[in-house]
Amino acid sequence: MPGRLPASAAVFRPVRTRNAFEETVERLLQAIRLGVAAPGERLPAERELAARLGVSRVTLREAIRAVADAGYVESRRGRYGGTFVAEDLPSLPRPRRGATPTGAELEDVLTLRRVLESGAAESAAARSLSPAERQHLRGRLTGVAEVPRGEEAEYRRRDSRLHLAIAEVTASASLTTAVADIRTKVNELLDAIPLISANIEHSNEQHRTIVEAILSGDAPAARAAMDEHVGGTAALLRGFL
Amino acid sequence: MPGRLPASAAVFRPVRTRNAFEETVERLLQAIRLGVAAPGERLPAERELAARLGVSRVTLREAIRAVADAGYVESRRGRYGGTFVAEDLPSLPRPRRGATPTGAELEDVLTLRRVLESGAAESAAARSLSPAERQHLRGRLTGVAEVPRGEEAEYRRRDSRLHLAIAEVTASASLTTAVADIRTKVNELLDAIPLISANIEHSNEQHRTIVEAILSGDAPAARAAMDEHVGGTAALLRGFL
DNA sequence: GTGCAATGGCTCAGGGCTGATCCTTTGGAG
DNA sequence: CTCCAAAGGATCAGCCCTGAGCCATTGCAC
Repeated sequence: MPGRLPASAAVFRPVRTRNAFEETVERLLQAIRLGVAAPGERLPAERELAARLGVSRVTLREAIRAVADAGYVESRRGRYGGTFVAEDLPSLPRPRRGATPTGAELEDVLTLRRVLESGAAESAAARSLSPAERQHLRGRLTGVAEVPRGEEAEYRRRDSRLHLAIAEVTASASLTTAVADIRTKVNELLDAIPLISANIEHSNEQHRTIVEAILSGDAPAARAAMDEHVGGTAALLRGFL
Repeated sequence: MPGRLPASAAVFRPVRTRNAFEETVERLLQAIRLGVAAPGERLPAERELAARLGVSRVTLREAIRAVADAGYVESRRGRYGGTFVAEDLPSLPRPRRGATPTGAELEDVLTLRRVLESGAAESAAARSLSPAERQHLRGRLTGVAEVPRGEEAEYRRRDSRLHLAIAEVTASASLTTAVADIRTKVNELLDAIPLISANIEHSNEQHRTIVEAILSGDAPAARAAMDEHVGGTAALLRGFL
């Protein structure tokens, strides 16, 4: 019978985890934390954003209000107005929501993360990229490398943005979505541990290797490089949690 | 600005695609089509299922009603009653909803599918499986192999169930969920093309290779075998669509 | 300077969904 | 035979959310 097996849990999982308001808040924060909306940038206009998110303008506005109250965005009225990401983002007002994740939860995230990100790197390398795509990748790579020391939050955003860019150049929208989601979860885990500058330099080295492999169309190398990269993060997280 | 880039589309994608009723119907059908709920089996009681799906009993009942009207399930009252999957399932009353998918949509699904399923096979092989898990895998493998000729729908369900079992033994709930979802999409594509018996035998061969690699803990071999397997399906689909 | 288009701010009727409660049916336990 | 627990069947008040509309503000184009 379809009792409590994992497959049953997967199919009969909740249809709606949060309500529309909460989901919308999460999305806005996700956009900011993944660097998809960078500090100072303008979000799409409310009417458009509401349509894209599939929620009513009322609900979106409530969510924006909440995110604005927390200091992440700021709204300006009038033509050429809009909702802008704050230049100085709040520094992790995350009060360790819930206890540290259980070992199983951690492994769950890390497993999916490895599958998705290594798969994305391989898939990206297997395609023949357009000049625009190649430039996009290179741009994100230098973007991460250029972050000055101490700017940990900015580093994390650009790091996320590079990983997202790799998923983007696979040309698979659903893979990109999946990577964005798992990346959000990984970031939440990373926020709980200190960021060591030696790790950053090592990461940048690995980023370069990964992007080079993708750009040269070497799929196995891209996978291997990404595997090593996410393996490092996994070891770090397992150590601290 | 966060304009129309893929990453932006991923983060600002709709929060709620369908309404609760439609989502619930989809889940019930997914359970049946993936073989998670086999013909003749009883679904969880309404009160429990509603809780698991995170919808009200009213909504769940409406969904069950719809699925029952379509001939997929049957409800019986009284103690030891319940909602049972029909012994004889309707044969694809799917009237080609929408035109055939565009090339990009097809590639999107196939890309994510390859990433997830090959990654799952590799992850499964990399773990040390418990006796119960090993038996589970073997059972699903023989289950597919035993389907008599002509029972195409049953074959597809058991095939799905095997692929799901591989995801299950990775012990990653979110990977299992992701595989279940992509498998549902793949099945929809497969329903549009004829099932050739030569392909079935070839598939069974590949299934055996995959499971053997997983059981012997050979992660690279498991990935390679799954890669080849999903590659075959991909070629088939590209040819027909 | 004036007009105006684009944007955020606000309100309200109504539909969808929930959560609670009670009813009805059924078949095994005693 | 009777009881009753477990399951489906049904109803209703009320909240969440939508969709539509209108208002207020702003700064460029002319």
